[in-house]
Amino acid sequence: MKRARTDEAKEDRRAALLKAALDTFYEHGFRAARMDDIARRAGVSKGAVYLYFDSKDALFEALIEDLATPNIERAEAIMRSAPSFDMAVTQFAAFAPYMLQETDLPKLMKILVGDSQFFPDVISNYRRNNLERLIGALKTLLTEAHARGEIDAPDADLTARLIVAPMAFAGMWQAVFGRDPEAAMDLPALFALHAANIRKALRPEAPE
Amino acid sequence: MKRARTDEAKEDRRAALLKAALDTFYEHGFRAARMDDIARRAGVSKGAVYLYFDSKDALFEALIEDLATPNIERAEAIMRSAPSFDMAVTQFAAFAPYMLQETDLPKLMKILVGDSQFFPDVISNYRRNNLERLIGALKTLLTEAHARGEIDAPDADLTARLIVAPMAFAGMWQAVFGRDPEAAMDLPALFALHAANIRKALRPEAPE
Amino acid sequence: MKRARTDEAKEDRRAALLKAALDTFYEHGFRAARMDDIARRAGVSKGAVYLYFDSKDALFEALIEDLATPNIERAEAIMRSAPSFDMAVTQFAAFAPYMLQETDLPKLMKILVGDSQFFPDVISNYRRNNLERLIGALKTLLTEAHARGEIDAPDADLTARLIVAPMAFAGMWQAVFGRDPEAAMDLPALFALHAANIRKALRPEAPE
Amino acid sequence: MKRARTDEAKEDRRAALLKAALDTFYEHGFRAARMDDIARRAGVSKGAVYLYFDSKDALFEALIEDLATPNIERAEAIMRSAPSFDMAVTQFAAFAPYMLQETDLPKLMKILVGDSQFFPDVISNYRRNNLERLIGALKTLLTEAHARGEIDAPDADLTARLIVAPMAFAGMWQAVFGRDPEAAMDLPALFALHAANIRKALRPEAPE
DNA sequence: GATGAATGAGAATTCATTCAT
DNA sequence: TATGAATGAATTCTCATTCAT
Repeated sequence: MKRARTDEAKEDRRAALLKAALDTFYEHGFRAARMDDIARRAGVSKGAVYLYFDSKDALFEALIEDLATPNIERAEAIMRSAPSFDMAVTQFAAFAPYMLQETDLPKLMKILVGDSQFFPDVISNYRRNNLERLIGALKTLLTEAHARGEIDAPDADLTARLIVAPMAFAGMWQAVFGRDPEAAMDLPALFALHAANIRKALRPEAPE
Repeated sequence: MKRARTDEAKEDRRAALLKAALDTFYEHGFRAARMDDIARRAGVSKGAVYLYFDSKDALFEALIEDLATPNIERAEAIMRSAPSFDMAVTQFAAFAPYMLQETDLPKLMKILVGDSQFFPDVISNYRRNNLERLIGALKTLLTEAHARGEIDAPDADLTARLIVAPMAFAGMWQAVFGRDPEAAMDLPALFALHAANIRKALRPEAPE
Repeated sequence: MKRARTDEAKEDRRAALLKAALDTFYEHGFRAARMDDIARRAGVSKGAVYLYFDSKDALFEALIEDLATPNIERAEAIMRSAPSFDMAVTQFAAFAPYMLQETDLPKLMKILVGDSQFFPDVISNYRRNNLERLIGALKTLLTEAHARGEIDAPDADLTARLIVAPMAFAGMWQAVFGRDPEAAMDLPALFALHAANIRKALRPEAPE
Repeated sequence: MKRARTDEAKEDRRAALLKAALDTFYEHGFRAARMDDIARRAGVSKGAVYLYFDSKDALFEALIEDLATPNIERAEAIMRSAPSFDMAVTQFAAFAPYMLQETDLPKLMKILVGDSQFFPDVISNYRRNNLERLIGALKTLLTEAHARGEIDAPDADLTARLIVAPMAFAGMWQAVFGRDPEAAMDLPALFALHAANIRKALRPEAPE
């Protein structure tokens, strides 16, 4: 393999290793994943992996770290920029299928669930810095819309979780059954229906 | 260890091994789980496990087989026996927290997700014989209620999945973050709200 | 299994175990042979084997002990009773195929060769008490015939071994390739030819 | 252990492993031989063996493969190059003790006999490609000499086997009793006598 | 920096032997 | 006596990690 002398080349190789690790962990699980496979998939020798990561554990931790941040920031931006609750819900319904089908999110979800036991701290951080932050942003949105009388959602926390739930459901479904064409789901339709349901369920009752 | 000479004593031991396997697979994942630990947890020697199961794989498969059936039958019974759609939703909202907190369902879910790659057939069967069957039963309920004009749910399949989604969400959450008290969720409240949302979202629009 | 209360019943069971052991050791070798298989083949429970033999080793030793003696005595009798060297050779040529085809001798040979390393004493005894005794008897026969001028065999020891060699050859062949019909040999013809060769080779040269 | 980086160094290590395997299988038999012992005897670690051979079985098969070919070719060359039947027999008588005392042939013979049950195909191939080929070469020699009137050997096949028999006998004797000095045989004398016997036995009878 | 050969701890599985019934 | 469930030592093979080249 050519030597990665420049910083940029090093960064590329690091990224290739993380992508290879993601796919390998997804396909085999953390324990069954072989460093050798990850190395080969990244087009690098076994020994070279250790030039970039101290250990298999460190590789896993770096992987989660790396994948976590971008998504959450995008989601927060959507919620902050939406002019109304309805618009936010609409955008969420459009964004969710994309996330589940075009990004590595389902793979990440499966890895987090399947291998969480090895890295309690990583998992705990992920929950706090990503899931709770996402739910928190949703809660803010709900609370403000409720205050404006736009929706009727007295319990913002639980409501936020119910809004998010289909993403968890569809993501896991994708991750676990995704290879089986028989199990395919129409995600855009699912989330469009979900958005409609949410809007209707949160619609303030017209006063008599 | 005392010897299990009667069929009943053998059945008890088999059950103890399955319970030990469930807990060990849940805590460590299939690959990292040591047969020795499973044996010790069930109070028998390493070798004894092999008197009851041919291999670690066979133990896993027996475990899924064993845990799968009872739940689904209970759920189907609930749906069939409910006099109205509203009642069914109410019962579901009461049943879900129990399932998630008092049974091994979340552990099973985590194992299925985390170790699905090792047993594609087992996972595929589980989807067909359990998840799709549960969704199917819900669809029937929805279709009939829709026909009666009780609800407005033109797409029964996706609606069923949206009804089920919070169970997947809460189950995985429980399984992955359950040990962390900070992450606790009020499941009865969550499902009560979910039931209310569902009822409102599916309520037929009053004709003009 | 019925209990073997009488001495005769015990002896029968012991013999059944030895026969089962012979076949199992022959088929799998000492190390790979499972006590369970031997027991089952003898129609006895695993534990019962230990009522008759202290250990797998003891079973092996008893087996060799048991099978050794009868054959050698028969062979010695033949040689002692033959009126002439020619007759002895003729009888040997007739006896050898029978031994190789109708008795367990080839199985015994294979076991001795294949598992000799585990029991150096057993093997050493077998050589002394059986092989060397057989060769010794042949030597006596040769020496006496030579003294009578019936044959010309100055080196009785080596001659005896050369006479015996085809039995070793055919026995091992049988034991190793016997299952393969393609490898079959016409043993009666082989030994008839051997006898003829021996007679001709040992015929005293006519003095000029 | 120093690392074998060149192809040559790797070939050397492979050969060292095969030699270690031969000795270990000879001493303990296939089943009782420990991979660890083979590795240690070759001066490498347990894991290193698996860099050269996929499994214990593969190591065994490679061993037989490796040892089979050279001997047979040498023997065939001898028979083809001999100017007369008598010369061929003389050379055979000189060659046999060397093969039995200076090469690994007896060890190979013991392994083939003792562990034949594990590898029926290997054993079957060995018979066809080595033993039958050797016997075939001898048959050709006998048939041609018979046709020339040099010898009287109407049944070339059986005669060939009788010529070869003492090698089998002495080889097994060597392999099984070789460690015991008390059991030593004078192989050069044995084969010299055998050659003399063969020549005399096959000498055409003078016409009346 | 990069490689891949070597290491050795670790885990599944087998089976002789024991012993409660 | 007879059984067969239970034990645990032993053995094969894997793979993260190291380090000579």
